[in-house]
Amino acid sequence: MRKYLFSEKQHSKKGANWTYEEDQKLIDYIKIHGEGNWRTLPKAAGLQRCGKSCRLRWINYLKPDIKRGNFGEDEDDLIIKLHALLGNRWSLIAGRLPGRTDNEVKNHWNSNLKKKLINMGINPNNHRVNQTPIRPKQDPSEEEEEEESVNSSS
DNA sequence: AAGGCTGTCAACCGCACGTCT
DNA sequence: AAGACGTGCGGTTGACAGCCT
Repeated sequence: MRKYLFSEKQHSKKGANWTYEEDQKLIDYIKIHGEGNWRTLPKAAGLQRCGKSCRLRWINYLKPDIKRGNFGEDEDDLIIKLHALLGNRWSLIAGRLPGRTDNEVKNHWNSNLKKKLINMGINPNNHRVNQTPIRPKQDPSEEEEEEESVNSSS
């Protein structure tokens, strides 16, 4: 878990990590008034953030029913299956995984599952088994050529 | 020990869509 | 019908931590 930071960036708030105080303000406000009205919420809650940021922070991090921690094997399998069916519809995929958010699923896919599929010889874009076996890359230019051939074949 | 590299994840941005007037 | 506004979604970025050399 990342620590709360106090950088110069926080003067403008944009791009700055949320502080404990900001989180508390948001939680308290939503406890009382409920979700919604994201445009007016920051001002009403005394936050120097845009509504979008508040919504994202709540949905991805502060919501009480969020399940945090590692994805299990069964969750991985489910995500792979759902991605094959739905494509990059992360919110739909996350909807099938209780306690998981679209952002979390998307990050997990990009950092873990994509590689997992590639190692298994499966194209993560179309979930088709590659004809040619995976071999270690020797020359960076080979990678570009491979990419081009994938693009041209789709 | 230190500097570079890579992986992870929170957060932002831009666009699309739905609703309201 | 169409423009304004609010919200949701997916792609991308940036910062940090840990590993490697």
